[in-house]
Amino acid sequence: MRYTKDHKAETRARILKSASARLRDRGFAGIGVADLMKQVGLTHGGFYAHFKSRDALIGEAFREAMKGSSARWKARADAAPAGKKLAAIVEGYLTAEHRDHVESGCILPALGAEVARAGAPSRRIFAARLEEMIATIVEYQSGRVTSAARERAIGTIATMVGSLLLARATGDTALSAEILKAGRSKALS
Amino acid sequence: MRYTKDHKAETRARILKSASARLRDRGFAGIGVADLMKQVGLTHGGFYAHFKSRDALIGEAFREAMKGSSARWKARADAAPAGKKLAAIVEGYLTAEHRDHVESGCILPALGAEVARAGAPSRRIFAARLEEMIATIVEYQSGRVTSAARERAIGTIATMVGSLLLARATGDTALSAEILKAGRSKALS
DNA sequence: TGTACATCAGTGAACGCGCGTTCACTGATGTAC
DNA sequence: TGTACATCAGTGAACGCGCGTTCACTGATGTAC
Repeated sequence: MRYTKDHKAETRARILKSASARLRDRGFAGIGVADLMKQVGLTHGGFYAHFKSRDALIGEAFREAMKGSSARWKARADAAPAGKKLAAIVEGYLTAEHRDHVESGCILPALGAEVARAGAPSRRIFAARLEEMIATIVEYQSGRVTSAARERAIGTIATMVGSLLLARATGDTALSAEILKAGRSKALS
Repeated sequence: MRYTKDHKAETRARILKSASARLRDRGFAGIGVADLMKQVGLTHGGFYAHFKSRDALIGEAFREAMKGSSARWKARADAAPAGKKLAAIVEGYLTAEHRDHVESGCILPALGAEVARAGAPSRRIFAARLEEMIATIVEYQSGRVTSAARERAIGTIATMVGSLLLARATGDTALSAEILKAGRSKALS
């Protein structure tokens, strides 16, 4: 069959989007070519018309998954009244909803440990996105922009990421809920 | 050859220890039977005299890797003077040394994301160890043991774990050092 | 003390399965005439 | 307007490699006599 002008680009985008979700959900080892194509409604052979190899896909999916994290934070902060912007970010992050939806959530707790094992290129992409997030927190934090403010922002992010990681590892339990609560309080302290 | 009485048990322990290190270093997918046996100085066929399957080994290695984390914290705290016990734990944890040695370090940041994907048994083991750590922090924290103390302890651990995770993902860089520093400060705040 | 046998941790070839990758083919539609 | 051809996203069989697992075998030493 012949397709509309940018049909191929759309298929490629669908594969990437699916891979980006799967990456967070199951990690680097959890992405299989046949499995992924099936999820998109295609057969595995067609994959190579879109990507050079599984590795190339993973690289792009990783970059794709890295997008938008700080954009989401900004959106939440902008919707909140002055003085409650940082709280809006933290409280939007440390929820049961976010804990239970790794596939559409923040990539830091989902893939941080694997990035540590990955090569320098992945680590640089990770670091660049983290810098964006730091800048976002610094912006919405109360107080002047000083080096102490940057340090505080990094501490806040570390607390958010650690809390979500632990809450996810403990599943949907009372302890998990405690962790989210403690994390919200600690992140904003 | 015939061996000493508990030679087999010793070999088994060596396999387990090696697997426990590899687990933290490379994750669940990073453990291969042949690879692991080679590291221990044996050939892959002998593996099944010690473990029923690769999965069984992973289960035991995970339990093994979970051991001793809170014991290390207690040792550090006991060696520190009164009033500096919590600081000793936090400052011993958030170091470049710990960041660069995943294989012998804390399992929380190394495997948290994978535990979240694992089954209920692994999550329960994880939760049990985390409870031990919380109890340890509560014990060495200043102030009375109240529910607020527990919440503070959880926040401290989340900050420690998140900081180490981010510091590892950013490798040996200036940002990584900043994260460790910010984490120490935030954890103790 | 010496000899034959039993034991059993470890060896390494072989097997089968899953998965990434290749490739000849399909078939619907746009284009040339 | 109708017909023949070109295009190309997607198909699915096939291949090869890595890895978990099995199994017949080895060979050093303890034990029985």
